[in-house]
Amino acid sequence: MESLRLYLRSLSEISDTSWEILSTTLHMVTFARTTYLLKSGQVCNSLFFISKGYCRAFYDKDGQEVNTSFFFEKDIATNLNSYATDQPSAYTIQACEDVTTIQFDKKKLLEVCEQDPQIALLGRKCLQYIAAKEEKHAAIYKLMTAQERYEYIEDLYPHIIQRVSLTHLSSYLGIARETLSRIRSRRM
Amino acid sequence: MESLRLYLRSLSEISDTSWEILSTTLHMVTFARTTYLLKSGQVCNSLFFISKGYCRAFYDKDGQEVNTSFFFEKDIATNLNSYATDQPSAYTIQACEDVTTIQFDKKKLLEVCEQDPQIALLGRKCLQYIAAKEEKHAAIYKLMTAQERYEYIEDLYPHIIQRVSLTHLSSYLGIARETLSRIRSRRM
DNA sequence: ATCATTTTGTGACGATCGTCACATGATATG
DNA sequence: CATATCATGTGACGATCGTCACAAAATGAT
Repeated sequence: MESLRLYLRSLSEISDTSWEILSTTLHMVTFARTTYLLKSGQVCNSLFFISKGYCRAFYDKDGQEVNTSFFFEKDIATNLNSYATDQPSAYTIQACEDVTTIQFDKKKLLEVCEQDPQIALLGRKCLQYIAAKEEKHAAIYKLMTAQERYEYIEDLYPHIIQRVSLTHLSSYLGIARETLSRIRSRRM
Repeated sequence: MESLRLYLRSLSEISDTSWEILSTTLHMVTFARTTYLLKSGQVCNSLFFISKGYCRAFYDKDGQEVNTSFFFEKDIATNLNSYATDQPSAYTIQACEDVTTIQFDKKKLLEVCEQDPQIALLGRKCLQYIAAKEEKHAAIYKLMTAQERYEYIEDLYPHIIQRVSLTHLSSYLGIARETLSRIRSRRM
């Protein structure tokens, strides 16, 4: 819980009373490795703050799993599209290690946002950061080659390279498994 | 103004009083073709609801302009990253036609959000939709070939194909101008 | 420890796409 | 109307990447 409070503070001020109100809506939830935080077809009704472990979001493209994002400690895992529109999620979110999360329930969160403008402000900030992350990620596919994309991730998000398997990383970068393997062997 | 009100209504309820409060913070602003809504290096302090015309967002990659998104009627043009963090924008937003916008000023918007939870809710919904749009766009670069990406845009966002020039569209799709030209000629 | 299963590495080959060059067509401006 | 400027089409060629096939290594289960 403390890590979440620190994270929220980094976004904006949060008074003790606001924090207490918010706390009542939170639940600690754990997921064993390979289990699902969200399955495709379900509506996403939660934000999961990751306190330990990491997850991946993927969708199925003609029988192949394509990874779209990874969520590590201090990230918020969710499918914004489904969360925002109440439509079934096209993505599945799966725990890649044993994962500990703090779950925000959408309905309860909405209620406390109505009560407390400070919490509402925090909510908006969170969303902005999630959206900004997507924006950045989309940009790397334009005018970067496979190798440049790898190096970009290596520079800015080295933890992804360190913790994610080659197979999962390759579809995230939009390249074949074999190509990623060759990029790696080339640079040693 | 009426088109904005209809758009906001499609996101969530908005009472007459909320709308009046919000209205006082809005400004109609027009941009002539080729002028800028936002220049890279500036901090983005506005959301622009596009009521007429369209814009493009691009960044400079080694002297080349790379288009990252297009904003048409009823879209909200902004750089969320800069808007959220107050950091200088890496992108430029330019009017591709004579453009009429309704400008939300960030500071004033924040003030009315504190006053009126209904407006705050709308703000969050807007952000969610913008973020969801980014999320979708990022996904098309994974496991889609150049041609598949073109066909995807053709199916889901035909207005982009119709109104955006081949040169601008190609960098948006992450392919060479010549390749896009060949994709088009192939399919007739 | 052994075997099964999954993940990663590597070679060969072909398809796709980017680059360079230049031609053609469209649009704008005086 | 003439000309300059910009956008688009097209050919040739090479680099990159994906695919298929299989080997090697790592991981997990009994």
